[in-house]
Amino acid sequence: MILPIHERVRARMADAVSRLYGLEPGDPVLADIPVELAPNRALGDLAVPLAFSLARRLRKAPRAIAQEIAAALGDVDGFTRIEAAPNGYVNFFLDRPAFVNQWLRGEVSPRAAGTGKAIVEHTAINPNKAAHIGHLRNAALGDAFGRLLRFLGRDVEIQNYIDDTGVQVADVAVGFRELEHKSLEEVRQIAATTRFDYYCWDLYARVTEWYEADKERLKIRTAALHEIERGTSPTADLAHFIADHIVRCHVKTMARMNIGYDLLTWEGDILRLHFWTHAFEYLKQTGAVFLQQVGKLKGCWVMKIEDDAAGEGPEPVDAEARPEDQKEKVIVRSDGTVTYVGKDMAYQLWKFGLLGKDFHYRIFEDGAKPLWSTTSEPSAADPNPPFFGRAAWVCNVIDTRQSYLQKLLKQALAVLGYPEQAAHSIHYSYEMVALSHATARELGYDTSEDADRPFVEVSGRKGLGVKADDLLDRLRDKAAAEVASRNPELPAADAGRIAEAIATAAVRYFMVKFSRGKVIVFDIDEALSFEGESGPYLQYAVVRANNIFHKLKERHGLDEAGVVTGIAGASPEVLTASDDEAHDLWGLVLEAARLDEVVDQSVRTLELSVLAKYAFGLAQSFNGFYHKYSILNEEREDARLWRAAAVAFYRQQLTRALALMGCVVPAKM
RNA sequence: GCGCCCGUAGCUCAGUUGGAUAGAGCACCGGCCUUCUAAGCCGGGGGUCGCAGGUUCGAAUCCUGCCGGGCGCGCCA
Repeated sequence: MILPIHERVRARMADAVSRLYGLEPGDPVLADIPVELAPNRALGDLAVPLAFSLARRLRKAPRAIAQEIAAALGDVDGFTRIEAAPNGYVNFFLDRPAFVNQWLRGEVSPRAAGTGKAIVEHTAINPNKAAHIGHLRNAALGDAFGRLLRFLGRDVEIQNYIDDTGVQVADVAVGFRELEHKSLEEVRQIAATTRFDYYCWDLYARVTEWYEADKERLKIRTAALHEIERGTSPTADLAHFIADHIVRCHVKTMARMNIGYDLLTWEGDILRLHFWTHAFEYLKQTGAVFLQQVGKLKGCWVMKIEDDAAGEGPEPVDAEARPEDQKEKVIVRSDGTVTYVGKDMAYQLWKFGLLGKDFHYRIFEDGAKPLWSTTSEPSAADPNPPFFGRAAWVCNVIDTRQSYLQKLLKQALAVLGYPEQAAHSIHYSYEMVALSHATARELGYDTSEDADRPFVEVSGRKGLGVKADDLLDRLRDKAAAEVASRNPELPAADAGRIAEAIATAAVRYFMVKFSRGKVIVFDIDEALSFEGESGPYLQYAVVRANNIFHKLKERHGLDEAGVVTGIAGASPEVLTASDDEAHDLWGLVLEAARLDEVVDQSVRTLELSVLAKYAFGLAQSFNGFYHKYSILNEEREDARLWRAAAVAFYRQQLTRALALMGCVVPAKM
């Protein structure tokens, strides 16, 4: 097997530079040698700006250094030419035919596998109403990130946390009881005969109004919450049913998006199995949490919050620091109940295998790959669950508003004596999804109170937002109409499946094409568009390539394997000449080869838009090529073979890139 | 007040270990379907990279200060 091309360049550069200038193996200059794509093919393929970082140290012009390096490198296997550019870059020209051959024969080795299991937690929707577009951003990011980690060879476990004992579920239970006077049996009937998640969406909005109309009613909420925590009452049973059924709705919605989980973790199980009690003892022993004796928080168990600058050097001593400046976070309230942060700490400890306790497990939904769920009692039906938890690395996908709490989580681990786990607790944060004014109005909401703001915030409480399934339905219907008009002979069932795949790709690409730190101002018309930089554009670019191979087989009896053997005997002139045709052909190959490097960068920076933009650029490269160079009608056989080889490689790579974003390529469009 | 994020074309955004000429989509204008699917392609106009300093061979990118906007800082979750 051959190392990816970037790795080969790095290794040879490090070797040459060490010999030339007597650098030690651990020298920082050699640590991570930057390898860029040269700006155009005339200058080269890969470019290394290493001479610049050496220039100061060696007190020598970059150009001279680059020339010395180029000379010292000599001939490098896989490259036809290495030269020093006048400005100081060392430019590498790849052996094009050899490169294409190696890739298509699968001789390029995958990246090195990471070590230890990674847990990615995402989705975590309150189980009291339908999923909305904000949740789709979370799930699309989390799912894709998990796929990227697996692509890099890591062992990955996907978890979805279910807050089944919180106020939100309690509110809907109260709604059924107080507003609708429904028994559990009647609620079951509603669930069996309606879109239950939609029904609860509206009911939840009504309950919120009902509370607001008379604040005294909030006492009912508190009482319901306590009943649910204790777990034995008609209201608790009702809440349990609601949460379970809504989660099943969410799982269905996410399945439409090609999103699945390995494990559902229920907050109720964390409570019933006394994870918190266990973690609490631990926190008390280490002194991380202590009982506040004085002041406003007297009677609460609190954790000291480090100031932001802390972590480096001694605590800054501020002579004027007053007691109220020292922040303390309440972990256990004076009435003895634990806060959200406390429960999260116990959960995080469990994820790392540090709690010393485990859940019991049952199968929540059987299938090709069963979906497991935590449970409080050993399950006789599902006696052999896989090993869950005990990860080396934990990634929590939660929006940026929870940054503060996620920081506390990290801090708690450090204070407990687990600095490594603290360092491996990653908060994958992202900005929220809001609605454009036009879309909010289209949905019939009064946006006057947001009139002076650039967008309208999604609010589950007010029932304000776009439901995930509504969006997917609209996209699917629109895609179905388009597919039907282009392929009138296609059976309706096939067209339906294709339309669903297009709808999914449209949403998923939309959710990852923006960088994490950007608020997505969701506009229904923009999201519904299938033109330009969109998921369907990418799918179409692969469908076209696939069609070429279908027809290549029909007309020339040539399949992909035939192309691979064909180029071995074909003249490489069409690829190696220094004309536009060769550069265009080679440009497509080189761009397609970047996928591994791009995935690596996406994971390093937690930035999936890098992958999205790359995939789009690759599709653009192909579309340009497609219009300029015919394959089926090319009369020169050598040219036909090399073009087909380039397209074979491209479609393989773009198909992979799409799969990483959870998008499948339809048979037709 | 403190912390985090954002500010790049008319609009929405890429540009992420500092690198070669700042890019894309939408919108607008002009071309391209008897041709491997026009969900496409080609061309055009459009930029004080918020402002001011600094660091250096080189800054949209790093540092400092300011301006404008968003979010967070609860005995809520």
